Amino acid sequence: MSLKIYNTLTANKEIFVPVRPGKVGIYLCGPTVYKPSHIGHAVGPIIFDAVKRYLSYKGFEVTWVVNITDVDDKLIEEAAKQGCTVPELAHRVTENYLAALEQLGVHGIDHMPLASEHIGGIIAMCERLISRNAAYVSGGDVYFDVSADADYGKLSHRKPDEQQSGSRELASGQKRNPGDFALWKAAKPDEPPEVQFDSPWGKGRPGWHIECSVMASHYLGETFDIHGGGMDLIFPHHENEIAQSETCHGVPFAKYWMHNGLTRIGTKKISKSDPEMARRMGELTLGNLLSKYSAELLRFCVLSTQYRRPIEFSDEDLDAKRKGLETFYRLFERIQRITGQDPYASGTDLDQIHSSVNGEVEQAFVLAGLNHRARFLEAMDDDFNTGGAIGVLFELAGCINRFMEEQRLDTRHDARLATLAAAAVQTMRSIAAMLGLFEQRPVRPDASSGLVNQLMEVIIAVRAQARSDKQFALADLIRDRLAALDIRLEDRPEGTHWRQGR
RNA sequence: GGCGGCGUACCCAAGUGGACCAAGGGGACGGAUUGCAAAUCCGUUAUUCAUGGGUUCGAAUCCCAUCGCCGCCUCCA
Repeated sequence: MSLKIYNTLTANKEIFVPVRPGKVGIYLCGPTVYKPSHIGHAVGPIIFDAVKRYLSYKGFEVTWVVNITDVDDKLIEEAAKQGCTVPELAHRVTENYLAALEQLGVHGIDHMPLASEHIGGIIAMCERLISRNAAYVSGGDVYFDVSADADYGKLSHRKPDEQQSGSRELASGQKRNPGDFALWKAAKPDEPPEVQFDSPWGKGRPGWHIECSVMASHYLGETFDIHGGGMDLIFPHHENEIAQSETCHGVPFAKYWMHNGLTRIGTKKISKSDPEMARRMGELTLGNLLSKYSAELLRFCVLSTQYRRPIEFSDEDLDAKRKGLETFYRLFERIQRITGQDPYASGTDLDQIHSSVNGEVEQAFVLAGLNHRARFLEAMDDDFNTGGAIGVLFELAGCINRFMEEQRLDTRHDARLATLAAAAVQTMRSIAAMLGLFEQRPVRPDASSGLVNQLMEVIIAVRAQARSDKQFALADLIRDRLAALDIRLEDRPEGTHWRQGR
């Protein structure tokens, strides 16, 4: 099986062949850090984190770069509003963003460069483009001349002269053509000094697109493998990156362009300025969501859908997904009860146990487990179909539960069969790890104190007495009253367990 | 106006020409289990994939048209 990736450039699924054998370079457009990040800013990193994990699993050596744009009109505006410097604002927002990514299990980013740290490279690129007659200086600004790039528009499949010029016309006083875009912007007198950089054209700062071109080639080379971002970046941002990079270096820029679907509210994308949308966006802030839902649930939600499709993060949806996730947590708890071993610690998996298993039922079980893994990998090979892959995970869970049910492992002690079930769980965890799921025991939002534990022991003991005395009305009353406190009791053969939440 | 995408059950969602079945999750309803529950397992819940044509031995999947929704062309992950 070979990996296929949908490439926006060709509008087709293509077999993935890296530029350099064995190595993969990935560049993902990160946020402009001027206000708290929303869930949409985490979607790309979560998806590409899974992409990197999968490529690593397939044996590639992956380098993944996510940029932070920390010099920009919006930052200047927002910093002025807050009465702080641009770097202070950028730093604060970036720190929050990084903390959220950390929580979300996005650990694979190798480099996170700041635009402000690559001013030298940006200026050099501008100069080179000017020397190639692809850019021109105009009143302290530097513009890229779109007419210098014969295949401009190849990513978004559009022709510049057929587009509505719109408000772009207004800001084009210095431009030769409305489609031209700024590589360098001259400083305005009222702008703070920390965003005024020296350049051959006077004080100023980079335009929007060039920092990505510079940083991508700096870390990954002039030609690299995968460039990603939200669908809304296809035009003009990525189109312009291609134009300036390929004109500057004379070689292809990124080989594969992957664009993720956008987060929506209802049927609308989240980034409109009407008040209702703004209010809902506030709810979808990363900080806010992480305070309401577990990071693993958010990650699970993102990956439950194929990355090119739009996603909505409604409470109803998150709730339904959370119930699904519980299936896995319960399976792990059950394995722990049966084997006494921590399923989150590494242990023997089906591969290791495979050859030593005998017995028809046992062998069938091992084979079924390995078959699920094969189907999981097949889904991932098909343009990182994480939604399909998660479906396979659910089926595997059902398969393992069925085995334990049929073998009555909850009540019957059979170390050999229990080990088998535990091995299947290990195999499940090893593939789920490609999605960054089930790496550690879920943290219950309201962890119980020692006193609560002790009180629960007392209550359960009292109820157990009532049950053995057949005072079921009393036993049920206790259970109902606890349920009202969001505490669930589960009477199992070996005793009563309790849990908070569902 | 130009370019692009989407429409699969009550909800979310995979599948994008075939060789057994349109995955899976949530919900609902039955059954096993349980003192009753919870959890788990089993079964039911789309002869059908927005609609109408067409291509094909064969289509949810390709083509055309229609309807509906959305994105980009201006800052946006």
